[in-house]
Amino acid sequence: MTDPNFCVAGRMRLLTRIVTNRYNEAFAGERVTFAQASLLMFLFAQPGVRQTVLSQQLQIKKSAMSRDVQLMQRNGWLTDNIRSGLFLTEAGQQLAKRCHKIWKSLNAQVRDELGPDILSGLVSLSDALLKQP
Amino acid sequence: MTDPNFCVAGRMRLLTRIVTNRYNEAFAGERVTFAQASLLMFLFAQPGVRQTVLSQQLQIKKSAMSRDVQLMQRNGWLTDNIRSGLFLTEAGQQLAKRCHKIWKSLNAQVRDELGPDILSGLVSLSDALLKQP
DNA sequence: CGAACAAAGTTGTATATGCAACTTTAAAGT
DNA sequence: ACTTTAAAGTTGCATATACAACTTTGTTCG
Repeated sequence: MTDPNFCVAGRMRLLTRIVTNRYNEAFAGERVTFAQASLLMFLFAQPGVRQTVLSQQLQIKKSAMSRDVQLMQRNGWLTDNIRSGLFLTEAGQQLAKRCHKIWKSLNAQVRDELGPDILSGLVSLSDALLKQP
Repeated sequence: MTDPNFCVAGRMRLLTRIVTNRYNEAFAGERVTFAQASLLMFLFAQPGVRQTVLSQQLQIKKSAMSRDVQLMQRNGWLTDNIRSGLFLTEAGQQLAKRCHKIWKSLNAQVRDELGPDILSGLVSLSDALLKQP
């Protein structure tokens, strides 16, 4: 049994800060955060998707998603009609592709560092947490 | 081998949002967020600790910590001299105790729901990520 | 059609965080 | 003691979230 003093939320938040910072560094060259790169890649894969659907996929509240989307639009990565489905501009698509390259490489490296056991532990954790609601 | 498309950062961030929301709900009755409750409990356990030390423990940048601390002071939970060690006021201590009760119960419940296997997976993940720097 | 309701999106306000640049405080060295 | 320098803390600016309340859009029923 692990230490009953181990705080699930605190530890997850701490680890996520570490990982997010590392991914952010990787995308700094493209001047995007990981959150933005992630959205770009999701949109590239699902052109025309609605904010609500993305919100559910990422478990982000619709109000937060609305603002993320507006920021992306200000940055010129989304076409005008954001209320009827999200579409990347040409610039957005090109950036999404470059981000995907960066992601692919970094994510593989991180996966390699963690190793299959820890990775499958993370997958189990996902299942456990996503199952409940 | 798990799906190579599995994004470590994305998944951790998603899970952390879920868990943070759940802990936040639990503390809503005391009108504090989990982050605040967590700091209160850390300070209760280490009176006089410096911001830098807390920053390192929690892997939060000193600028962010500075602001969290200022907020706690505005809320009346910290004594005046925050530049030479952090001390909870009487109100802060009482609140910290109430938060600890809430935390203890919720954390135990969450640990129970996750089960020992997933929990030990989370501990392994911690070790792997905290080792690297 | 037109009103009523539901779903989607936005906005106001607040917290939690990061980076960079700055200021204050403390320590060291002569 | 005085200066120089390093560590600690703060501030300006930006992003990522959340909750609640509001607005817009779209659907359904009378």
